[in-house]
Amino acid sequence: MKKTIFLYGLALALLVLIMRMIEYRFLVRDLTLEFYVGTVAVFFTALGIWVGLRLTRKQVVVINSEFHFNEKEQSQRGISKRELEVLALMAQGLANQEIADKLFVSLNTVKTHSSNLFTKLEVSRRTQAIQKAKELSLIP
Amino acid sequence: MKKTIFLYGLALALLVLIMRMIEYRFLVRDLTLEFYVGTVAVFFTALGIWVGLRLTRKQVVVINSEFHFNEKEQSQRGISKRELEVLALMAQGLANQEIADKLFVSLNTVKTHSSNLFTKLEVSRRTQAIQKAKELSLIP
DNA sequence: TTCACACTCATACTTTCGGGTGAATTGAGT
DNA sequence: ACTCAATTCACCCGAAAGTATGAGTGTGAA
Repeated sequence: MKKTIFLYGLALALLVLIMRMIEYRFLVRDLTLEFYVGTVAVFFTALGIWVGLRLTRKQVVVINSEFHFNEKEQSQRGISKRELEVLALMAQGLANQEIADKLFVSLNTVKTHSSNLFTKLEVSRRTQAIQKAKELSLIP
Repeated sequence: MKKTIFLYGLALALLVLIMRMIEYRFLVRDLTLEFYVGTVAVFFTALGIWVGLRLTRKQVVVINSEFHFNEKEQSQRGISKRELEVLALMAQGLANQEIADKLFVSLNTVKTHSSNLFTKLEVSRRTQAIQKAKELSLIP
């Protein structure tokens, strides 16, 4: 946002310069007032559109891809960090053994985590866990 | 989009009117050229921002809510309707037995469908199938 | 220090999944 | 009538997933 304001100010400064140049030509070459104003109008319309896009781009990003982790659900259900890691990998379609390899723990450990996770999420299968976790914003 | 163009044209017409009025005042009350140009600049900046917002708003809506079923993928991979039904229920976190009950078929049938589905989706686990199906827009 | 808790792992057992094979039925198109 | 794809179901087997229980370790708080 600060960048936007800065760039906007810069554009304004630039405009003053251009204005002076046009004004000079206006006096010398006798261009019409309409042409002068038209140029300014086009320039500022473009500038405005650019600013408008800048302003909304962030919103677009926010709505589409940004993920807000739901800490309340995590603490209320007493879900630990390790369990969340298992959950995330689970959501990527990995098998328990693959998760175990990625986390450098044994298969049994992953089973324990996932089992506790299911209890805390009140589900009984990994597919349901993934669904519920998404609903609760525990994973993107 | 047509509306936007129309409104833009209307705004331009309005601008011409305003320009004439300002020009009149300019001649009569002896306003400076800078003030004149500044007004036009502000006006068009606002207009540009407005247009910019208009242009992006639609994108946001489209990206967020609409789901377009991908018929090409379905036919190219030779996925049948029944298999899609199984897939949909699978994505809801249901077990094979539960899917069998919902579709009034035997567990073995569901197994056959899901097995064929995995082959067609080039995956080996149901969690991966759900993921891939979403990527391919076969399910929302 | 003691206590709680997260993390780790193991063993044993049950259930669910997934692969492979084969087969009967049906409906649509040739 | 014949073919072909879709759908249905069965049986077997091994792998993966999930449940239950117990237990060792480390960390941070009381």
